[in-house]
Amino acid sequence: MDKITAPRGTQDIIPPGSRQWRELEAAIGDLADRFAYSEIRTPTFEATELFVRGVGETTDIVEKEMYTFEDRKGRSLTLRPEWTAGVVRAVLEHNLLNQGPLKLYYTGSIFRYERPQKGRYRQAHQFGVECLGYADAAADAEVIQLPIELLTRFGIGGLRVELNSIGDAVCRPAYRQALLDHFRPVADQLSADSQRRLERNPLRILDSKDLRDKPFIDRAPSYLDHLCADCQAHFATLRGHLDALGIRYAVNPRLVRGLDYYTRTVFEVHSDALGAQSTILGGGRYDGLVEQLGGPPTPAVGFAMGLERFLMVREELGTATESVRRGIQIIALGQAACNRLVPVLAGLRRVYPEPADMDYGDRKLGAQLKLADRNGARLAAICGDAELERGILILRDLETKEQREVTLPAGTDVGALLTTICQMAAAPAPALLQE
RNA sequence: GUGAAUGUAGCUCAGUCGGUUAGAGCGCCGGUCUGUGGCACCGGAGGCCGGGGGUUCGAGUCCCCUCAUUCACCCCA
Repeated sequence: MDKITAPRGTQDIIPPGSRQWRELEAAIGDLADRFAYSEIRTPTFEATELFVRGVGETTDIVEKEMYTFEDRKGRSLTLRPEWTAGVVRAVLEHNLLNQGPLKLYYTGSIFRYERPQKGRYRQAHQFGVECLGYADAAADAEVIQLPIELLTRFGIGGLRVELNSIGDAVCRPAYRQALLDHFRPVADQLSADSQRRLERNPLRILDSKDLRDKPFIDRAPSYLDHLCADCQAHFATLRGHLDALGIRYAVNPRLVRGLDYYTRTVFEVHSDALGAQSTILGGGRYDGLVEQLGGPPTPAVGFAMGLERFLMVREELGTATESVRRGIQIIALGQAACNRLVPVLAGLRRVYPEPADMDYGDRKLGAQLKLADRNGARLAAICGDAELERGILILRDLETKEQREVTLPAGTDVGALLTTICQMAAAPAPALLQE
């Protein structure tokens, strides 16, 4: 019988690495809160049609990367390949825009059917925000600032912030025509991919990495020269905000992005620590999407960050925090002590806000201390027959080796024990006790 | 979807020209230390050598197929 393994491109998040995820998710929640974003959770799968209409029929995501299946009634459903379409759907379904601007954030899985490689998985995790209802460039600046704040908080530097504007419905047609005029005469010299893109989505030729395309791309007209007055003003205002916020960035006129819904601002943040998939986060403005999905005309801007990639960069840069000793390991020697300490453990878990654990394996003292050490406990509470007789517990600080005797609590009443534990661990006593 | 590399113990990896009983370090369990962890020393458990077929007296090693992983292309988080 073959061993069953996790499906291709998926990963188990297991200890001790799962701790990094907890830390990251906690920081995300805190930061989103400070920026006044509220959490939204949407279904893991949606009607396939939502992504086709939202993300765009000619995108790689829709053309070849979706996990699509039929349910028992023959409805076509798709595991979300990105969050924005589903969030906008939920916002419209619940009429959340009726109360003015709306700021939402999410964290969770996305699914794309791709060959896995470094920083690319079939199930990945993203943190992102959607800022709905603001046309002003201050919103764009906020949406760029937030993830950079997160990266900074984790000490991650050496990043490249790239920025571009890809115009709006007013100036897009003229620029598209300019691109066609530039590429059509040399179409037969372009890569097969780019020839296909020419008629369907000429903007996408700009981010081709094919060497045959490069000379033509280098000479292609820049959108920045074709922006309409409004788009130009928006871009200038955004740049002013970013400068004022002290965010360093590079304007990259070739930056386009693979999703069809972007207008005006697009941006990406790259790290050299990631290998070929260097994008740690990306986003932009999507002023047409809400309307396209059946809602009122609504300006919007957002970003999405790859959590795997974030953690990979952090790992690479060695900014992960070391774990500190904390909590208590209860060591019972013999059955009588074990019976006596089970309620003590239960009592501690009610009032002591750190990990409290006990080995149920009837191991000798040395082995149990070793276990406590490995578990990263700060204190050990030792009790065998001798201590039972005297009605005490021995508290040992695993770091300083200091030992104290304390009276053995009766049942789950661990108040006095807790005081000593907090003294020894040099931790402030919980409010419960200070009353 | 295309290409390349790699699959040997829980983990990281040796394994010569095909040769007899498959190795190390770390980790795990136990002992030295009848009740005090990290260190040291000693011992032990743990392997269908990814799977299938072939060549051979003999295959972890050579050949074919297959599966998986990794990296890269396309594109993105």
